[in-house]
Amino acid sequence: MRLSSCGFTPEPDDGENSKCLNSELWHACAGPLVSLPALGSRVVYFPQGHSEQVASTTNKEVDAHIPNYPSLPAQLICQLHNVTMHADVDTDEVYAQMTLQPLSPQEQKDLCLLPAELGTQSKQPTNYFCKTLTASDTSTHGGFSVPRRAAEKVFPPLDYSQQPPAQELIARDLHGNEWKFRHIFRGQPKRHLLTTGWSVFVSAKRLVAGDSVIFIWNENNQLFLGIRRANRPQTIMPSSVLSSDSMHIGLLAAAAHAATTNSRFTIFYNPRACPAEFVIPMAKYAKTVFHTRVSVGMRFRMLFETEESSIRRYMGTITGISDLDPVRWPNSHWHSVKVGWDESTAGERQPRVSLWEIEPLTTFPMYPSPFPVRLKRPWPYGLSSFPGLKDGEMSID
Amino acid sequence: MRLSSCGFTPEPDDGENSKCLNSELWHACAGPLVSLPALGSRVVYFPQGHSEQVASTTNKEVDAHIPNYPSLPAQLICQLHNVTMHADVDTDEVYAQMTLQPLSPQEQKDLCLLPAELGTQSKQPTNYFCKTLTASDTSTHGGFSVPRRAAEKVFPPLDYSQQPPAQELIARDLHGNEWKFRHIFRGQPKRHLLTTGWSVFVSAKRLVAGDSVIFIWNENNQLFLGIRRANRPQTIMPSSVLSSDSMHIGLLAAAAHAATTNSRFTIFYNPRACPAEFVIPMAKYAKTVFHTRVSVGMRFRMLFETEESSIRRYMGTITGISDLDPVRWPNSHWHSVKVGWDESTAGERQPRVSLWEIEPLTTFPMYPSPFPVRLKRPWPYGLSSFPGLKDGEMSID
DNA sequence: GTGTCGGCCGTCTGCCGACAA
DNA sequence: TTGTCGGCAGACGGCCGACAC
Repeated sequence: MRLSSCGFTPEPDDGENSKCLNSELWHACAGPLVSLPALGSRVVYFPQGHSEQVASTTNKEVDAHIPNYPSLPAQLICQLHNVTMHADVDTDEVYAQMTLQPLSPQEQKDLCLLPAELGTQSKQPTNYFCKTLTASDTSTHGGFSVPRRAAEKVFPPLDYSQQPPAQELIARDLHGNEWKFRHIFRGQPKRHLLTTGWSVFVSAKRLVAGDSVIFIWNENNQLFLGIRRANRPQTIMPSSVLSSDSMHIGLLAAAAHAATTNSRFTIFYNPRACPAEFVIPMAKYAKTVFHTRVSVGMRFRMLFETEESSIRRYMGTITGISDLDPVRWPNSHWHSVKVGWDESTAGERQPRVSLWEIEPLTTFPMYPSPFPVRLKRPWPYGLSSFPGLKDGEMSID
Repeated sequence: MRLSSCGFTPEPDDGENSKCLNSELWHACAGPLVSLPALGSRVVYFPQGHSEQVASTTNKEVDAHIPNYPSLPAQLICQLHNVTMHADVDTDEVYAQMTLQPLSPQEQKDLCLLPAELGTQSKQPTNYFCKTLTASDTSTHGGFSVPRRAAEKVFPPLDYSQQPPAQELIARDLHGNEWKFRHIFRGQPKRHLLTTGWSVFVSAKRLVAGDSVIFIWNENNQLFLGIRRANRPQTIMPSSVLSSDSMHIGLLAAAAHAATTNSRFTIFYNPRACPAEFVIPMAKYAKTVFHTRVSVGMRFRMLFETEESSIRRYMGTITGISDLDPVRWPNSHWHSVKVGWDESTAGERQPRVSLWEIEPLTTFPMYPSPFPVRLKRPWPYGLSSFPGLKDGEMSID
């Protein structure tokens, strides 16, 4: 299994994997809700969330007999030294690598002097389409039926004076590989089809009905294509290398060691496999945790990705605020909000969310201030308590 | 990626992976030099060797900034509570899972009262053959040419009164899947061929010229087949899940935690990817480390696997005895012997070996005794020194 | 003894418009 | 507008002995 990678800051230690992959395409494959924190910015890292990612990819719960790491707080303020986008060469699965460095106590105090950093940088491309493959699309019997609006928006215009109108398309995938397709406009009624070259792509990527393909037409008139596989049943890899217990211990011990020595550590973030982002821009975290008051009974809405790769909002009500794991991770804001969902299909949505994931419908700014995102006092070392909130307000249940 | 597994002791926590895979086939795929320690026996676990396995599978050296684990000795005496054989469902790569429990100080003292345990149990099967696939074997143009002696030894006899003689073979792979082949004896000159069914197998397992197939005919008249892929270039998986640094830290921290609490931990051993076995039967370790005197200049021989999956011996001379990593792993017997090899192709063989891997051509038993494998004195706690050897003898270089 | 090839079918791939949802 | 199908032509899969090393 080799990797394609791209650094916002290509570093010499990237080794042979220094090909730069397309950021727009990566984000299109990652989904509309995924954004990476800005390079050099301050972020909050949640070991709990990281642990959940490993649990979901190894398909194994965290065992109780994993040692405690008292030196590792539930949230770790870090500087983001490096962010690189990657794709698994075998599966084309997208993921990001981040190098984090926990802030020293002095740096944490200096935080209040810094301007607010709002993370999101590269977003979903404009000229793109995403189609879920049908049985006919993936059958060896024929080609790929291109939705009309999609073809007209993202493919170069055809010469309709030809009979039939046709052209050759060349698209690059995440690894920079070129794929050639015959694009033809034919049939009765007329429709756009990809014929020659399509089946090679389908078999090479091992696509099946239900998977999706993404085509992007960027400003430089380049065509890109990516894939998103259906259902994440279990990609899994307990993998014959390391037990899932050791993996859990590994991520915790690595973060704990980095926290005590203020040294860098490296993590992987897999947006398609991960239940929730666990590296949050500092500004986003501070804004919701310190400047938004929530209480039981409050209504909120939250964004979700649809099967068609667009966004929709679900409504819910806050039913409690408490630690998810009071023993191992006391005073953590990770998934500290218990919620109920409005719709009957709500059983599929998680019963706990984090403050920065939701959008309360009524908010009471705690500090009436013209700089709502800026912190008003030095950051407390160790984050064992939170300014402006009494303990009682944090443990409602 | 799902897994097939087999426990010598099927445990309830095996979950859904309780299919039992064939031990003979596993060993045939693992190679003639691989043996697993006996269930329930005492073994010596080497974190260094485990670390090297992770390094070779992630294709990344151990970084210097990994924390030290003072509570983790270079060798850890454990009881082997569970050994299960597995195969990766995607690649058919074989590996073993072991559950180890470090011995308490008291148990280590009691070691001298126990009878010697010599590990090796299941060995290479007798009726089997292994053939490296040719271009013709893997081409879509034809079938599989079976070497004559191999066909006569491991396939059921054909009815040579038929014209041509032919039969249907059914063989099971490591996962228990059945594969059917038409076995026919035809051509001029006559030869054994597998025709119908062969190409399905080749494409399903993604075999290419240079890979090997193994057929086994066991005592119960069952046919099994396995595969061994060519060159291990880099299977690799830094893998979008956990950084290789975290993996290294994970295995060390897991072992350190188990050592301090005398609790169980789980490791994976991948014989095809691993440079050297890192879980050694206690008796084998004690025999070579405490009852064999080696010195610089001594001649020895060592077993290697050939490309045809048989064994050959290479000769060499001991050129030094010293710690491989005196800072991180002082007083370790792991790869403590520096050697030179006789043959000119010796550049490919490792410059360091462990005592239990080699066979000195002249040995001086340290304690003339009718029980050469049994320890003569209580085991020193922590293994920071070794009975009968002065420090000077351990640091020759 | 066995790796590769030319010859020869037969099946399946893959392009087409028809048709219906 | 687009998913699936029947029809059809050509490519490739796959079984055979010939031949050479």
